[in-house]
Amino acid sequence: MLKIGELAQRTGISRDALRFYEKHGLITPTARTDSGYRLYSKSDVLRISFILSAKEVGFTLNEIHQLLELEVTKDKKSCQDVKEFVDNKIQVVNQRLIEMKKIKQSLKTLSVACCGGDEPATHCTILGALNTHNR
Amino acid sequence: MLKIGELAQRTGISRDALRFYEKHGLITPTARTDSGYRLYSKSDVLRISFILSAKEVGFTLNEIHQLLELEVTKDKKSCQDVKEFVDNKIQVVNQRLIEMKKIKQSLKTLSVACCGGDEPATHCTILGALNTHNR
DNA sequence: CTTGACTCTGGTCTATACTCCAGACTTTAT
DNA sequence: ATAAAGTCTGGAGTATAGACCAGAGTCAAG
Repeated sequence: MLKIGELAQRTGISRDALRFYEKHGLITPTARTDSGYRLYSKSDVLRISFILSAKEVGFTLNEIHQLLELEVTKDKKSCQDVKEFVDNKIQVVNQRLIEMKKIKQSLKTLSVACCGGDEPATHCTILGALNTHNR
Repeated sequence: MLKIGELAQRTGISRDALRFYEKHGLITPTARTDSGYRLYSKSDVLRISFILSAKEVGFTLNEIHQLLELEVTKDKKSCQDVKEFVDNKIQVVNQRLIEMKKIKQSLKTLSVACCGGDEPATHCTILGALNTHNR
């Protein structure tokens, strides 16, 4: 079991942020010491790393909260609702993937073609590079 | 030339946001009417759509500002600096792409395998789905 | 058994990215 | 010609995601 400072170090996230996530229902320490110190287990570490991934991907803490809450217990919860929510998120992710690839391509054009080469000057701004690939 | 309301409609972004972007140097209307109304041209529309893409990808307005300012004029500006900045952004985008694909896969697992199938219940949370693919 | 490092709660403060007025002027439609 | 709709500037307000601080308790080492 890790204390909050140790977890902070392992995950690269501040103590304050961890407490902030807790306050907003994203994590709960597996246990507490008698004196009230938070104690985190391995699964808490996993949870944190999911949160970090999801943040990187552009989900808000609120959305991440919803994702973590999802539990398809098949029988009791309306599976259709969950599916709808998740499929919607997949759409969002797909859209972001597309945008991301476009911008990456533009950045590459900017990096490769404009430095030292004898490319026309029109490629040498982000917008120029972007346009080049849009046509 | 478009007035701000028309541009707002075409880009799906609010008037206020447009003025906000202007205040922060991300766009400048191509012209103004005698009475001071902003007038936007086609290239302004392109610029906006770049801003939207970049936002979607997770860049802050500040970073987007920097990207838009980039102009590799070869001779006069230190090309190396620009290249460094851009290559750094490419790294960031690549990392996000990886995270995004992981999460997408988890979401798909959740969507497909957990609804109606007879998958074991361990797949039926985001964390379960994620773990499945991490192993 | 004290000192320094760590943790607790609770509260204030900050940056980002807007949104929402207010009061005044302009344009458009009837 | 007038009303409705749109625009202007400037400023206040809001949501998100924390950072930072105070005062008090806790733990580990010498």
